[in-house]
Amino acid sequence: MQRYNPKDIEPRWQQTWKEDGIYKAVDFDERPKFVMLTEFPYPSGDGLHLGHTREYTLGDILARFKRMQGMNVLYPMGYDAFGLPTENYAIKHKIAPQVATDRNVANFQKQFESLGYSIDWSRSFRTSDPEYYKWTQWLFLQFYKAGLAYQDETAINWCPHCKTGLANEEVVNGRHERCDTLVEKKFLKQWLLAITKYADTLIDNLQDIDFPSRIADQQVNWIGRSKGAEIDFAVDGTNEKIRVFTTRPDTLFGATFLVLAPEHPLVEKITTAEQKQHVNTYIKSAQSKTDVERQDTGREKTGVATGAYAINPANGEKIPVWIADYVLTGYGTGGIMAVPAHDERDHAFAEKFGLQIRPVVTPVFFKEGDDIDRSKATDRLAVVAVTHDPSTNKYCLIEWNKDHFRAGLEWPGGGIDEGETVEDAVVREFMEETGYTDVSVETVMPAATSFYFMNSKGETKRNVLQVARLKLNSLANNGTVGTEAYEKDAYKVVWMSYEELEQNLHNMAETYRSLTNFAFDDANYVGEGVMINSGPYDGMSSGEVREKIVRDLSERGVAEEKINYRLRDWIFSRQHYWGEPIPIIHCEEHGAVPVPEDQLPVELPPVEHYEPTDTGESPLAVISEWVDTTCPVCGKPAKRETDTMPNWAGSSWYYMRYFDAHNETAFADRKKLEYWGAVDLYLGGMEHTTLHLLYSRFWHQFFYDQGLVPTPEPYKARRGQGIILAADGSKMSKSKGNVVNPTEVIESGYGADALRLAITFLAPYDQTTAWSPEAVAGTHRFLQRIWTLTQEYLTADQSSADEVHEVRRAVHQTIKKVSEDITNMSFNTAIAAMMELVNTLYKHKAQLLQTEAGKEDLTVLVQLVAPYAPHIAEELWQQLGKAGSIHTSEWPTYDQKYLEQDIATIVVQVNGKLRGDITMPKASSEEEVVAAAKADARVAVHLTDKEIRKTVYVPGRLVNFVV
RNA sequence: GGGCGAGUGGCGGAAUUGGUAUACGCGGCGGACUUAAAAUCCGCUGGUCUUAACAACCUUGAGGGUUCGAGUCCCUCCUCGCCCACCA
Repeated sequence: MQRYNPKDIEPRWQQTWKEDGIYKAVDFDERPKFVMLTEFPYPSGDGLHLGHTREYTLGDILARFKRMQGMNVLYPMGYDAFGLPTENYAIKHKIAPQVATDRNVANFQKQFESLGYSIDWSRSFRTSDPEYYKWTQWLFLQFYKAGLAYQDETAINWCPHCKTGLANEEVVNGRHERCDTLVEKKFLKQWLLAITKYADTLIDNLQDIDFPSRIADQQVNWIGRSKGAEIDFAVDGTNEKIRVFTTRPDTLFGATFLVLAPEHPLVEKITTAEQKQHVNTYIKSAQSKTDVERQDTGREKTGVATGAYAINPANGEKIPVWIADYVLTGYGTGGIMAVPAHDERDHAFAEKFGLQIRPVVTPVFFKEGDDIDRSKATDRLAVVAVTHDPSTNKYCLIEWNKDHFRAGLEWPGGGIDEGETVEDAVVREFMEETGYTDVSVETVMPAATSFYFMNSKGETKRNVLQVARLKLNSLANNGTVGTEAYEKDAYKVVWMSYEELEQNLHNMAETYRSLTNFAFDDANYVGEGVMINSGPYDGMSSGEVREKIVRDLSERGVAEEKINYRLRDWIFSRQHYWGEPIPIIHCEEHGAVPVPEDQLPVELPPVEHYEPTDTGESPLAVISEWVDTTCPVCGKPAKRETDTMPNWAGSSWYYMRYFDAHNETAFADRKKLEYWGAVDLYLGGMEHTTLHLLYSRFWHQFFYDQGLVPTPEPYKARRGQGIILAADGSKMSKSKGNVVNPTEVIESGYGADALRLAITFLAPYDQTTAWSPEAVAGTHRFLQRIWTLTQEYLTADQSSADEVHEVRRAVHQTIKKVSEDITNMSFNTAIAAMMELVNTLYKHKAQLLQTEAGKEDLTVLVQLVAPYAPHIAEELWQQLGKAGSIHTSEWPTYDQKYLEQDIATIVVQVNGKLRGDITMPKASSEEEVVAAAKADARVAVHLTDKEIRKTVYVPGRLVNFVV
């Protein structure tokens, strides 16, 4: 018998598939189309790694599955070939990046083929092909013509190691994400793309596309849309105005000072003579700091007063103007109104510099689900005592008896009597309820509306609680525990440490829980609530005031509504060789002039040296024969733009090129764009969520507005695969030497099919998981079992025409399970189901080998395996005498009649505990089942001498006796 | 600090969405085949628990709750991972 040998099978079929072109996608075909897109690789010198293998295998499984389901599948692949690593490699080894790329792509290509992917290679390209980047340049010019690509001299992120400017998205924790070098600030004239113009669409469109909430949330957070207002503060004694942005205009009465960024243009004008020197020193030190230093959240606040004062437009108050580096120049107006009572950063700043803190919002704890009509409520003023005993570090609470209607833990407290102060009331109530007489009030916290209730007279009341923190001075106690009748012997006084209190929070009514959290929260209150200290707005809700105060101020012309974004425009210039030249010519007379379309592409000239410069000038700048050109408008001498585009440019539209990869007159034919439409499923890495995925959506949305593409979004659905870690759970990296090379796994004898299965079986596709070398041995064994079984079948004599019933049923169950699982992308459980089927086949092997029907069972099994292990499936398909390729065969369907069983196993429980199971015909009535359940010996033991109180019957599933 | 997610055997992970917890695989143990090993095939494998069987009890990060019944729902808490982080 021939043994399973992937080394023999796999290359043979790869060759045949290539020759037969069975994976070619057909333009305008009548079958429904399906575009299965995976992120194309960067062709590095390291070749494909396991992460790639996971991504492309998952894509291939889906592509093959859809194809067998009768769809016109496009599963394309290309190379994202421009970028720094290739340039660095070229510099180091003194070879042209074009040559290095050729070499790397050839290596990738070999690896791709060895994995047996059903890719339509006729549509492949590299982003560094002039025929491709001609259209990247053309698309850039569309941005330029629409005013969305512009130049600006601005402080940019500069990587001193890579010697290039970076986008915000490429800076992680103040370091360049690729080389981990600390990023510096540098002022350079830059090209930018106005992605902020699409901030709203980028958020709003997320509703119409199928992105996992994790990815959608991340994009929304990254864009960071916040609604607020800009408010003008007049500078006292001048005509200047300071405009600030705030999301909390409702707290305006609590704004006790202003803070400007050190770079704010008004700083110089308003600083008083006395403060000038301090201010200048501070500005200098702020500028010398790196972003990391400046943005360290744990750092203590620094700043200096300008000596100037501004007028709070709400109350006319004169408040000081400070500068501090915690205010950023790039966001909002570069100045803020500080509300130390309701903002953590402002609070820290005010504490440090002794500035006024004025609370204006007090929290409200509603008891949800209350059906009391709140409009009729009158206030009952009350106090709550949070009392601390410093000698034991415990807090005093009262615990109501379990049978009392107020059962549970509460803080002592009660109503404020007429004419009584809060302080007097809280001390009195505490004494009356606990007997302790020697306490003093430490602080009274802002009023808190706690809950609504109906009192004994039937009146609706709103309990307005004020929390006071008390200190116990001594254990002096007069023995009083409660003064009212319903309190007598109904509760006891308990002392708890904070830890014990936390453990017992669940014993508190919800409003008391909220109140407790509030009382112990040292941070200032940043939530919603009711206004105090706010003149005409007192008593209104903060949400209401937020809108009203802006309306009121805008009538006076000193405020307007405003939306701000965390997202900044995309810095699009790179001072490097290996990228798309920005197709612009600079003319002294006509400024920046687009290169005429018929002169595209602007090709990269061959150069001797690729080294970037320290000056921020591209290495292209020294190639005078390339740089010197003529102005397309006037024909006078002019110079080419020497910056190139970032790595993200080519990948921002590549998916469309697959629809029409070789078009010379357009980036893609309109009809083909319409036929293939949006990508049906886009699979890729989570790390691209705020980079590539956001950039390409932005490009596509712009093209849609320009009428260049037929859909508003590029991708109908996105899924992200998880990372594969080394076997010990650490990240795979070259420096650690723990990188697993897929080619080595294949060539070690396991083959591509076993590798594909192993990587898919390991864990759910979107989960980060550690690689396990033993997993391939397991899946190889599984394939071997299928192989051996088929060989045994083919050499046995089939004397019986009957089917083996258990086998047939298992086959159809597995068709159902595998089809559903692939659709739900639950690939690992689909494989488990196929393994179970193989186990079942082995169990019935003796019979199976003798039946004619066994051939069909095996054929179906092989078809189910085909998307995962295409080579062995194709080989066995042929051996079983089937015509054509298995990969263009029709996906099997299940027959319900095989799934329905006329007997069912019913679980019997007594008091919810499993006591036995019975097998009953499906048609049995409830009475029959219950009777049989009672009769079961194991169950009966637990029913003797017991009274059956209740019987729960779930048809076809279980019986539960409650005794 | 904020957002999102997760915690189940020795390990990777299942569990029809409230109904037999631990499917499937790895690893381990035992057996068959073999001169022997590998490979293959068959069986066992959550804990108390140990030669075996039976039985009982316990078990899905911890504690509480709802329910006839909770890995799944609710409350409180712990731990870990990812992303963002002085964005007003």
